[in-house]
Amino acid sequence: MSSNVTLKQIAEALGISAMTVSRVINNKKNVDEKTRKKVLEKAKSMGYTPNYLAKSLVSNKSFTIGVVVPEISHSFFPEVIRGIEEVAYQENYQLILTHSAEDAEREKAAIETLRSKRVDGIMISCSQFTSDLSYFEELRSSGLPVVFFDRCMDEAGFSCVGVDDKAAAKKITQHLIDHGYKKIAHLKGAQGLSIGRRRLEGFIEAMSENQLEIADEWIVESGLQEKGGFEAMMKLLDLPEDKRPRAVFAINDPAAFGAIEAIRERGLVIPDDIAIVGFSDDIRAELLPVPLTTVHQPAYEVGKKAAETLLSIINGENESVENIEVLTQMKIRSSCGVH
Amino acid sequence: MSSNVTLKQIAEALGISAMTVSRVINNKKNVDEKTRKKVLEKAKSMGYTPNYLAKSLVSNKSFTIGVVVPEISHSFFPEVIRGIEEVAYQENYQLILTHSAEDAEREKAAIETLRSKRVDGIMISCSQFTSDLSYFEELRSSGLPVVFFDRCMDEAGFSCVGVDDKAAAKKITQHLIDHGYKKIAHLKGAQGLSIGRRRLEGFIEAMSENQLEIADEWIVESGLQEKGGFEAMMKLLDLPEDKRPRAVFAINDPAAFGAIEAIRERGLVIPDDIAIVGFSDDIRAELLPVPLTTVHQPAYEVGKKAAETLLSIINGENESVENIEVLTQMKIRSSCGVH
DNA sequence: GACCAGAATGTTAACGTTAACATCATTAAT
DNA sequence: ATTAATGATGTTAACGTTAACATTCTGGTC
Repeated sequence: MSSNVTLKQIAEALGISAMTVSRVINNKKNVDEKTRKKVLEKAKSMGYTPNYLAKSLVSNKSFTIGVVVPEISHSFFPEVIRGIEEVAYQENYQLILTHSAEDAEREKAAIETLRSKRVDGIMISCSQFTSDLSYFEELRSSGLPVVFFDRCMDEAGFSCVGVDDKAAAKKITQHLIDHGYKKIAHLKGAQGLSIGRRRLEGFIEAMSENQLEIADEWIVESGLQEKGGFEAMMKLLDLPEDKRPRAVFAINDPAAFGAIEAIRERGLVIPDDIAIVGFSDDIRAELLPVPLTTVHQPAYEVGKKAAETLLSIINGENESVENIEVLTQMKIRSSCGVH
Repeated sequence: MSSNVTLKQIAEALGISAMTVSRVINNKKNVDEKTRKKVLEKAKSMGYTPNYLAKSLVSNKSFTIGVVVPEISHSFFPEVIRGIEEVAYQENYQLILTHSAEDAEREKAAIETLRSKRVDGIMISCSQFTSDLSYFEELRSSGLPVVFFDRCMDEAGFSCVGVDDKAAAKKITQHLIDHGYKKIAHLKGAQGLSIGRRRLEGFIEAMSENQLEIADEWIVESGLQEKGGFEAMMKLLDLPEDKRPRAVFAINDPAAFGAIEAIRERGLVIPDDIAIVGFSDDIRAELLPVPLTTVHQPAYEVGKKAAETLLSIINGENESVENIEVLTQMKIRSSCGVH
């Protein structure tokens, strides 16, 4: 119940001024050794804890950064957060973690709250349904440092830290092509999102460079979760025999998992009947009965890089709006066919 | 670059007092409709965002709660955090997430920082090496609401939200016994931690109730990670043939994964040569070549319950120190032998 | 038109801290 | 002893907000 001890209380207890106590607590010089000792003892015995709220109010600096993620459950975001936390910790920043649950409104509200709490900067990974650009323009005009990570709004004018989505998508599509597949489908993500757009672009580029046809019905929106993957795959499986793709590139692993479930339900075999590849290298990918060929995203690195980028903006060392890509790595397993 | 607009600036721009603006922003009554409208418009056009730091300083209430976790990577903690976040969100609290990385000193530092940032309460899951009780006693005397979750310090005098560790450990050990195993080993966790102690207790209780011998060398400390599990299992496998256990109960799934690796390296077969069970139902458990029998921990529920408990203390609705157990569920798969 | 209730608005001080400046004490140099 | 320089400490105001109290305005009543 000792409530909260203040500098002034310590000062009074010792018959000195609050300023002197402040100097001791902050290790400033020009304080007599005896006084310093006395103050430190008293502070300890009274259980003093400095009030950063007051400090922040004066200094206009909170040493807090806000993080907005669309989901927490899957392995990717926790790893990113670990990366962010590591960098923040090194620089004495704390993280306010908020979760939009893939809801654009909740995301907006989260950002507003973070601003009110006077975070020194915000890191955002957008929900699947984020589309209101004007809001981000307003945010930008506030001058608050912001970086996007993984799921970016390209036109918002903030730096974005992600992976080489397009290149990787192209490469893994090419891998399927190299296996001899010609009829290849893509389970795509929302096109408002950088990852949705870029992975589709990579897919298309690989296909056209190989003069392969992309039937309209082979590009199906699945979203980023299992359920969507399942439903999208079902649509593909419902196509007439000769229109059905022989291989599928899913926007990410969860969507691939859903698709795999659909394929299994139809009694088809991977990769013999249909080959499939994913993206993200979910922790489960290699443990599947037919291990999933996918693209490994160095999530921890993305988190670190994004945090470093934000901190450099906060510290005024960096003004430019950049697009930073951490390099991925293909994980060739068995779901794509023999190799 | 609009920096941060204040109430006073809005007031000046309109030629009225800051107080009136404050009243409008906070939806207090006794404000003329015209004034209200004028103020809201101006606030919008100037890009006003309330400063919660200042608010918190006055009200001594930050609507922020601190969370300290020992790790972020594995599936358990992200789920717990999701549960915490959900409850916090409903009640308009934000989360400051800190990560001790299984380091007792870093944990202490994190708690101090959270106190400085004047969080309204703290939720802690201890590192494996936390042992300094006196620190927690000091913390308790500060009067700040605290609850432990999952990994608790029983003697610290704070409420603890976890699972029915002892009962579940006993049950899963009994399951091995029911399979006819008599020589059963336990890979244990740090005994400073509630989960380490309770799971060991459950194991011992099941064994003694069945009049089974527990050889000293069958209880090996593995810690909570794969590496420790691997090394501990190696020790067991190095025992002379007749002393070697036929079944193993690992403190948690990661430790079990490490142990499985050790067993595999020795060319032994699960469950034929050695049966193994874990605890926590890691996302990978059911995907292993021999799916792991384990105890499912409702992590999301633990997070929710812990957050609810903390908030009830913060709101002064609850004074008592409780030990809350969320019920687990056994997941019988194949690693424990036929069933 | 005097008076009053209630609504609308304003003023002051406080939350805990520290930058900037002011004062007082001590020591060293002349 | 006088002065200057430096070290130790104190005072004031400010950060943005709001509770508590103070003042002014409005319309209605007699």
